[in-house]
Amino acid sequence: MARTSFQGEIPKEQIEVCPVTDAQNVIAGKWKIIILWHLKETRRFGELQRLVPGISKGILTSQLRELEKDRMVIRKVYPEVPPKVEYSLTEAGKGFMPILESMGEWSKKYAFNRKKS
Amino acid sequence: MARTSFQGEIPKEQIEVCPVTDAQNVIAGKWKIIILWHLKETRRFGELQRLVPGISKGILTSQLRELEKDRMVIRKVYPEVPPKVEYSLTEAGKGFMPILESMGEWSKKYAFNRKKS
DNA sequence: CGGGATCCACTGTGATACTG
DNA sequence: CAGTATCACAGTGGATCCCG
Repeated sequence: MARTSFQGEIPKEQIEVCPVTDAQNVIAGKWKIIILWHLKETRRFGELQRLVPGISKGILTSQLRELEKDRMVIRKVYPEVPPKVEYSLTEAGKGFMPILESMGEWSKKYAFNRKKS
Repeated sequence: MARTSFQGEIPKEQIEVCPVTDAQNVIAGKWKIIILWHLKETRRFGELQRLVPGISKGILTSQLRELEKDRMVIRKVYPEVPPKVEYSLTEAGKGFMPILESMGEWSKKYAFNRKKS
């Protein structure tokens, strides 16, 4: 192996690995970026469920777990009865907010209001 | 139906509809943002296939079709033999590039190099 | 209240073979 | 070269029920 050249090869672009792959990974998931958007403020679990229309508890839980695993959100449990759990952004999560805002601006600008048909 | 108020309701946040939904729709798809990234320059079909490691022709085609439908990319066919097809960004697609660059910066900054486990 | 566990349906993805 | 068609499969998402 360790070929360094062959016909039809793309010389340098291949090396410039696409840097958005990590982000792609983090936001993969139907609700991830919507959840992150609402987490610009600290939210309780039930709040999130109401804020994200159409999501079920199970899915919300799993998406939050994944975001936690990806170090985007922090889960804080208050040992009370009834339980109270608050979700907030990590530094990485906060660092992602400008991207979400840009996406919002972009959506408005180009008026993408079409369904997946 | 047509309820307008009930207990536990969230009063105003519900109205502030999350504006990233449209973008979510457009970038939904495992390869979409990676493809868009590489389309910062006009590319031919085969080029894209080489630039995006691991994607198959069929999937690349379908993702490009969807991006076309979402008016993110332009498909230009040169009536030659052998066929030559070039893909480039629309205005909306170009407007999306800053977001991709931000995502690249973000990835670098927070060093998300973890697999999906 | 905020989950976890399970089961199921669907959609997206991936591989392969064929075409103009 | 740049597709299209078909099929198989895996992962995701969604509903329901149970739990601390």
